[in-house]
Amino acid sequence: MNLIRIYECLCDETRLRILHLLAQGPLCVCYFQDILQLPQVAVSKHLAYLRERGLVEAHRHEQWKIYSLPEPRPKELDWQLRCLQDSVQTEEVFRADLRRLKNLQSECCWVAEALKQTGGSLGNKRNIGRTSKR
Amino acid sequence: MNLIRIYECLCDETRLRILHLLAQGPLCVCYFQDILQLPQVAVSKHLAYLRERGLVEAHRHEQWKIYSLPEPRPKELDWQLRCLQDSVQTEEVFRADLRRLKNLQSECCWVAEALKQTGGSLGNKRNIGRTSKR
DNA sequence: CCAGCATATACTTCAAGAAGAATATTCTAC
DNA sequence: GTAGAATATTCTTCTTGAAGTATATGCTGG
Repeated sequence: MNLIRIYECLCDETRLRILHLLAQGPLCVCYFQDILQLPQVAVSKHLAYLRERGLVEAHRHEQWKIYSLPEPRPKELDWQLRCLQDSVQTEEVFRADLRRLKNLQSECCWVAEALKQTGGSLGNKRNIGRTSKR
Repeated sequence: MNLIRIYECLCDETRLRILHLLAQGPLCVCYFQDILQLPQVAVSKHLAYLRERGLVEAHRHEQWKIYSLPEPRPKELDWQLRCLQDSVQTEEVFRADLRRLKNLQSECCWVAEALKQTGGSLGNKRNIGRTSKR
């Protein structure tokens, strides 16, 4: 049954962290790398796992792949997000993720400003909006 | 983290069925065997799995082991029971379980009557309240 | 104490999935 | 079209757990 496939997604801390972040809004893969502080391959595989089971959606925006929660949200996912929200408030890993997300988002605002000035070219966003690991 | 241990419990249809049944009230192992229509060893192992992770409790009543949901119920479990309740209504496996549970419960009422007459001796309850598989 | 029922544990086999390394694909800018 | 960045896939190794078989434990009634 379908519900079990959902629960299989939730048995892994990395995937819980991903869903927790996506509950705040869409995010691109490289942001996940920075926030989760995990190697690219790990992030990519967990995202693929979630995608195959319909818990996240992806679309391309220029050279980036943006992941988000599916619309409309399956009700089972909705229950789980509520449970996560309720259970995870006190967990340091998840709080730290949110902190890193906020930091990147404030950087992003600055990026957004910069973009207006450069006429919308996102070409070097990767060098502004996030710390390159390589 | 603890939440993941809970989700690991929910990745298996048999365990979901067990929790779904326990949401209706406590039940002894042999009833699970009848309702789930699974071999004793399977039932016993899944119950042990749930017990180790704190999703069910067990106590002995005469020669039977009665399983129930923990009191007080952890809030994470509560969320999951609500989700189950909401998601599983239409699933035939779960509906069939409930039907078999009701049948056994009505037999049980009859057993209760019989017991009053025998002065409370439960010695042959197993031959009345459920169909012996052996 | 012994038989028999109710339940649990140990052991084996098999499949799924997590992590890491290497490599492939896709897009953009020049 | 070539380089380089962003992301995905493939392959290997290791661990967990599901199912089955056999066996053990614990309780009850004689």
